Amino acid sequence: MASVFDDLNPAQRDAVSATQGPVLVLAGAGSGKTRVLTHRIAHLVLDQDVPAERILAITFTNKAAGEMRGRLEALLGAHAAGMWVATFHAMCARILRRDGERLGFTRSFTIYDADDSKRLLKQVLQAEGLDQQRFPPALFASRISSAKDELESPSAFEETHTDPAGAKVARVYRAYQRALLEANAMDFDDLLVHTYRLLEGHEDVLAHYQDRFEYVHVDEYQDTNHVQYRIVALLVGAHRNVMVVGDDDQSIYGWRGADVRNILEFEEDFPDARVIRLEQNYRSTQKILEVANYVVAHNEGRKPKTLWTANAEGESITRYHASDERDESQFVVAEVERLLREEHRSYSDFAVFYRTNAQSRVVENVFLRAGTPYQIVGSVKFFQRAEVKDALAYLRAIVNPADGVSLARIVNVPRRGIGKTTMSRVAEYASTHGLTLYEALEDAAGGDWLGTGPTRRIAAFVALMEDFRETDAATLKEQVESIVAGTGIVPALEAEDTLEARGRVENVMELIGQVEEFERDHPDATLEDFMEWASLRTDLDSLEMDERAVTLMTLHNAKGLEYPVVVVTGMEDSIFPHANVIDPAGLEEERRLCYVGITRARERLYLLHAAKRSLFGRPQFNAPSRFFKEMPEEHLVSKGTGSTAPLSRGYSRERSGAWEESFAAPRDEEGGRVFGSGEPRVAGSGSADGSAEDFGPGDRVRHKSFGEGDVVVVEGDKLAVDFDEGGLKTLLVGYAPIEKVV
DNA sequence: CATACCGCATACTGG
DNA sequence: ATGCGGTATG
Repeated sequence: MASVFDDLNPAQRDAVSATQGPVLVLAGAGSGKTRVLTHRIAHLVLDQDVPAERILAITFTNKAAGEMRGRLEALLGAHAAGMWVATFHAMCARILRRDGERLGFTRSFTIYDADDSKRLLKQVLQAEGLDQQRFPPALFASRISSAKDELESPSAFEETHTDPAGAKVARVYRAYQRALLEANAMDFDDLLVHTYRLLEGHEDVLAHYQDRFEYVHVDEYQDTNHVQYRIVALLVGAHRNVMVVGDDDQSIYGWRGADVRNILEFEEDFPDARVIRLEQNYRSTQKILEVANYVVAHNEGRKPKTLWTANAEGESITRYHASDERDESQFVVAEVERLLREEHRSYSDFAVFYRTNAQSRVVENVFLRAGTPYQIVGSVKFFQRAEVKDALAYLRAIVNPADGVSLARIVNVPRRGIGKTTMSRVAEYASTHGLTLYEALEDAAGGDWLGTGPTRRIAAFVALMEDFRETDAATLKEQVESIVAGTGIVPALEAEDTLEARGRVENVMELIGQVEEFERDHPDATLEDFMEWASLRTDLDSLEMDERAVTLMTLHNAKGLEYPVVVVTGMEDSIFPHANVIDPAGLEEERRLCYVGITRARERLYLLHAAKRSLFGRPQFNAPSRFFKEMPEEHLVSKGTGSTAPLSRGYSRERSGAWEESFAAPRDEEGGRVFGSGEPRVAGSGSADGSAEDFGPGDRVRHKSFGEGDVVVVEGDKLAVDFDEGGLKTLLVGYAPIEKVV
């Protein structure tokens, strides 16, 4: 009979069987920690008859939660029902939905994302009479956020920060919290802080959850911050059945308040804790692992450990010296296409990592021109796109009338003649009369303190909102559909009649699709449930293995993932490690980030750096990352411009890279190049001139990787094609490998 | 009240 | 390089 202990190594087995009391699992990269967590939970349910609803598992991302839930369902079937597997934020939102009234919030409270909270903060700064030039909102936002991470209330902050600047922050912090409460809203940090306050201040609520969650698991423990730690401590206070899993070498969120000490000091907090080390890596080749180990060994504040593997030695790591960022990306494209041919890999085997989101643009352009399919994770998140946020803001304002940020956002979207002048008078009226923004609008609609034009338009808007609230739609999808239709967002976009506007219409439609999908997965869900889900969702969560695309993302987003081939770009001093974090602690965190990036690779690893890189439009010349010096040289093979010349000099020859010259590829007018990829390209291969005139709306086209689709719009050399599978894409005529289907 | 344009800060990492 | 916010203009 199959057992949860099958196929586990001794250390993993120890961890799975240690179900009572505090347990710290130090799990190196790729050492099977998810396996340990899921098998331990299965062990609790199957062998120790613990009801699933008594088990809590907290993960770092929704994606990780989904994966764990999937694996648990596979192990437990119907026995998995009722278990809480969630991120900290999702768990807290759920707890606050139930009992947030104790803190003065209704069940319909809104969750503000960074953008929303910054808008509110700006309102607060203005109300406090602080000039935004002299007092940048971002500074206040970050100070307030850190205070919340540390569970420092406005009053506590006031006491500890008596200097003029600190006092100013305290004042804004207090006003900001009051504004949030008045708006019946919480920012991301508040989800944690308010949950802590709720549990800490209400014995019955705490007892309920302590009793319910008899076994608590925390994944990625090295990335928990103080407030998260305190929530866990409260939850496990009674029974102390807690397993935390983490790796101090992968702590990369110190800037967000994550405290490595949580993991380093777990043994002090729980002196009777069992400590189990998982040091066998099942993911990477020996060479990749050794490079990673060498780098991270340069950190001082770490638990000494060495990850080992029984895997093959593997290929050497390729270090590529690019002349500039464009050359860097072109090398990636060429290597992707080469390995596709020579090693029969698929696009989804590849991941390209970078330190900052800003670096993705060049990579994207080069991939687009080469026709190499890619997907970007995390740049502009779907639910943060302006048009999607507009639609969501309607839903929020409908559900939560106190939500002034959402209301202000949509009152004139689409344009309905309620502009800045009118709204500032309404806001003024609201604050002098102690009303919410919506109440002031209602007042204005029936009053005479505004001109007849604005009054009439506001009355129409208020009537529209009331209409929305009285919907009798049978399903969530119908409800959202009718609201979106009522707003007139879509016709306004269609009237713009541009490529971009069409994309936006697509996104609004996609939002309705998301509602439908959500409703299918959660049949009894309310509009509030959907919005909560949407607020807590990130781009990473929807990351599917697209068989036909290379994945592009930041190093931070890469945590927890793995790919057969990994490319780390921008390995230059001041980019990675980043210039803003060169103090010793910051440097150690950058080194851990480097470690995380390297250990994502299963078989092949590329480390790239460019001699010249443009920042803010100005060229910068950065030395190769200092992390190269910390790697075992015998595992690295150098290619590119700098590999034949000393690195410190001689970068004037921008175009003389050996690799570049091996490609006798044609060039376009702007100096970009078109690369051969084995199969002949239909367009852009030099012979086919591929001008935009060859295509028109309605044409049927075939793309090398996207398959067939219909041309929607032609605009200059850009082509919008609606592919049968994969949806709308923008392609560059002359570069994208497309041909007309007759 | 909407649109056009100009100047300026911005771009480190995220639930 | 680009997007946002402020201001001039219609």
